[in-house]
Amino acid sequence: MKEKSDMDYIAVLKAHGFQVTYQRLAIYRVLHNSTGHLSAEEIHQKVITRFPMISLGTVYKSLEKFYEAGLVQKVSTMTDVSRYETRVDSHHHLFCIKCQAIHDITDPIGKNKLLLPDGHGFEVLEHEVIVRGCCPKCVEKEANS
Amino acid sequence: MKEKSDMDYIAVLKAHGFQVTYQRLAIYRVLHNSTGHLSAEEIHQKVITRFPMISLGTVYKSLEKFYEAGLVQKVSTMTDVSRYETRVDSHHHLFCIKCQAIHDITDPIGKNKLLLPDGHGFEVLEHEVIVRGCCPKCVEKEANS
DNA sequence: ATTCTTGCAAACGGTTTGCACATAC
DNA sequence: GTATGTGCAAACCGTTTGCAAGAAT
Repeated sequence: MKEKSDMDYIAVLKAHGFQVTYQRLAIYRVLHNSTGHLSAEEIHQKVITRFPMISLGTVYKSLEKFYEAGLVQKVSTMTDVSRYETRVDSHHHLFCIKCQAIHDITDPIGKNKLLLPDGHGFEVLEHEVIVRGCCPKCVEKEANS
Repeated sequence: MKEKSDMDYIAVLKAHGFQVTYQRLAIYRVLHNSTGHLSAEEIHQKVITRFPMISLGTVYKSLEKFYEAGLVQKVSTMTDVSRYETRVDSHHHLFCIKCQAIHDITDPIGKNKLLLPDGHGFEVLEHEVIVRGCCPKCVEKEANS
């Protein structure tokens, strides 16, 4: 993934109606340059290596704003804290119950069509398939022990 | 649903290797006689109407034990607290983002077969489809406003 | 100039933990 | 008698909130 310039990030933030601050720029940059799923704490750790004065509170506030605006996706692990990623297209997640890793499922699940039984009267806005199990690494570790 | 006797609950608890206490009996009874998805707090509220001396801490400890033993299912809503239900067969959930109601999806989704793309090397233990949207009541309310 | 954002720290709330006492087996 | 469970309260920890100072527009 080619690293974008600040100009690009500024454009994105402005396009979403945000006031542009260097804090948000830094947070969004970190998030955008990470392929993984970062917690607020982790994002803060990465951000302060370049801007030591940014507070954790600001990270939380920014993430919540980004999330509301649909700029980032928020993933719940149930056993862990909220994690964020910049992918906002519909996709699903694999949780490793051993190492807690989260993997995206990029490819469609069941043609990526949710086949909801009729008669619920439920207006579906979004759906997420959460798969719990063991990632390849942990399966291998298990085998060697 | 016909209410079971304490005898039945005792048998279940023993079958799962639990020491039988009136606290656990009360907690499991409440859980089993509720069709909905109750939080620890709600369970405690119901339990103390009959046994005022049972503490919230005990409810948490018992629920966690039940969960570990596979006696109850734990459901994460991401925006809310953990909720529990006695259904432990594989099924999915509809979350209403308006009234926070949780509905079970009893009928199969896509034949209840998870069609995972190959090549992940991920050993699937369980999966859950979380659907967020509006329940029929809230859709109707929306229409009348 | 005004509105929005930051930093700081305190508060919050669900959950967990430690420990002395009580109960199940 | 021994292991396990309970009650209580404090601790925990991720997250939110209030507010005064600062920055963006």
